[in-house]
Amino acid sequence: MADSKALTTREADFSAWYNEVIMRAELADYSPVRGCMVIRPNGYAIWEQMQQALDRMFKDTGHQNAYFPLFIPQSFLSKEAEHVEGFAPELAVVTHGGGKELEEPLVVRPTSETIIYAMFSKWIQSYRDLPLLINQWANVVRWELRTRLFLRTTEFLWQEGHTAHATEAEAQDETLQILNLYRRFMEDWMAMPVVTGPKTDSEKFAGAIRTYSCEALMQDNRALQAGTSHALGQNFAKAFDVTFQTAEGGLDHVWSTSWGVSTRLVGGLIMTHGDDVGMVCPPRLAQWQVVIIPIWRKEEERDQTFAAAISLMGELRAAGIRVTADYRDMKPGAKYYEWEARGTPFRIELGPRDIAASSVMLARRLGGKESLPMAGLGDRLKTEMDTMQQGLLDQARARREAASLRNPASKEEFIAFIEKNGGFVYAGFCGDPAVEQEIKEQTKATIRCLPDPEFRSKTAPTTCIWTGRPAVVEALWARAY
RNA sequence: CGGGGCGUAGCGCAGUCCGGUAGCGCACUACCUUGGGGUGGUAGGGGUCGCGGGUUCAAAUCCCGCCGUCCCGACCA
Repeated sequence: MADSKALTTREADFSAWYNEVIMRAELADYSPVRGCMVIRPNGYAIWEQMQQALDRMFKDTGHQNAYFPLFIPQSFLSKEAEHVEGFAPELAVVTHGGGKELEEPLVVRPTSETIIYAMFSKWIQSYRDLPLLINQWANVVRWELRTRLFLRTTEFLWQEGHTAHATEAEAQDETLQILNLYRRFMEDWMAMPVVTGPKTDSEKFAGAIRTYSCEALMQDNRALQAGTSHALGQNFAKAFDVTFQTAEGGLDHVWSTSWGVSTRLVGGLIMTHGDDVGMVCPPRLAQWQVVIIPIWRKEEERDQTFAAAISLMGELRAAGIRVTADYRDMKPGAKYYEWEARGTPFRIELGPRDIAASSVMLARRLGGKESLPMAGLGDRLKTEMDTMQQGLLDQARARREAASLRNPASKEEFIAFIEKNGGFVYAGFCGDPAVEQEIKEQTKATIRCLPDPEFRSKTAPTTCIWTGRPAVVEALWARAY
C-alpha cells in the first residue's frame, strides 16, 4: 500500500478495478444483507437518467405504466411448468405474516409475469381490449448464489414490460420493436454498442417460446447480456386463462410478450467506458454534464470567483446544460480527482486569471484542457458533448471489433482465440453437441445469441460468441423469426 | 453442497511461525498553513483482535469447536 490513492488498473485486475470505480465514484455500497446492494445518490442519478430516457421511449410507442404487487402466491408460479422450474431455485419465500404462519406461502416476485397475467385475464374480454401494453418499474428478488454490484444482486431495480396481443404476428412485432428500442437506447444514450439476436433454446427465458437479447462486450472482453425481449406465445395466456373474443366471434388465448432491462445497465456503463482514473459517464446520461471549479487565493478573490461561477452556471443552465459548481474549501486538485472519478464529462476551471480575460479553462474527462472565451460557451459545450457522446460509442465499437474473431477456420483456432483474448467469436459450431460441449469445457465460452443479419460477417452468415456451420445457423435463425 | 483463502478502528492492512503495554496508512475532529492537479504541520477521538471453550503467571498469537465472509465450480436480468 505504498500509495493508497492509486486505482487498480483494468489490465491488472478487472474485477478489483470495477469495485474500486464504484466505491470511488460513490455509486453503490454493500449492504448489511448479503448480496443486496445500496445504490448511492451518484449511482441512482444515473439510473434516473436511464429511466427518464427509456420511459419516454416506452410512452412514445404506446406503453403505459402500472404497478403490481411485490408478493405472489406460490401457486401462481406453478401454473406455468417451465417458468416455475426455471425460477424455483432462486425464490425468496415469505412463510409468516402478522405473527402467524401463512396458509399459502408468498414468493417475493422474481419477475411479474404470473401476477400480471392473473390480472390480464380479468381485464381482457374482447379483441377491442387488445393490444394491452403495460410497463412496470419495480424491484425484484432472485436469490443468486454469487453476487456482484449492479451486475447480479439479490434485489435489483428494473423495468418489465408485459403486453398482450390478438395475433402471433403482432406479438412478434412487439418483441422485435422493443429489442430495437433497447438497442437504440444502449447505443444512443449509453454509447454502448450491442449485438442483437435470438437466444438458443437452452438459453431462453423460462416460459418463453423465443428470447432475443442485446449483447454487449465489456473491456475485459467478456459479454454482458444487457437486455432481453421475450415472445411468450400463448404459454402464459393458457396458464392464466387470458382469453378474448375475436372479431369473428370465436374465443382465443392472447399472444404475449415480456421484456426488461435493469440496474445492470449501470454496471455495463462502468465496464464499457470506465478507465484507470474511474467512471466515465456519457454526457447524455450524466447527472452533471459540467462541473465548475472556482479557484481563489484570497478572501476577496473567492467572493469574485463565486459570483462569476454563479453567473456562468445560470447562463449554461439556461442553455439546457446540466451544470453544478463545487464551492468546497479544498485544493483544486483534490476536487479534480473527485469529479473525474465520478465520470463528470467536463470541468470548467474558473479563477482570477480567467475572469480577467473573460475566458474559462475547459478540461475534458477523456483528456485535453484548453482556454475558451466565455462568450458562446454554451454552444461550444453542446458541440463538445456531442463529440464525446459519439466518440465513446466509436471507441467502444472499435474495441469490440478488435476483440472479435470472424469465421475461424477450425475449432482449434476458435479455442485458441477465446482462451487468449475472450471476446466475440462469430463462428458456426453449434448444432454439433459434441463440439459445443468441448468448446464449453475448454473455454467456458457460451452461445450468447444468433446475431441478426447486420452483425453477421459479410462473407458468411455466422453467429455470435461461437456457433457453427452457416447452414446450422441459418436453420436456427429461420426458426427464431 | 464440494475445493481454497481471510476474519485485528469506518476502509485497507501489519503483528500470529517464536505467547509478554493494541499498531500503521487512509478517512474522521479541532486549529494553523496552503490554494491553477491529491498542501504541509500540530493535537485528538475511535478496538470486548469474529464467537465459545481449553492450555498458561500471561493468549490477537498455541489447541479444540462453532460462526461469518470472499474466491473457484453448479445458477444467473
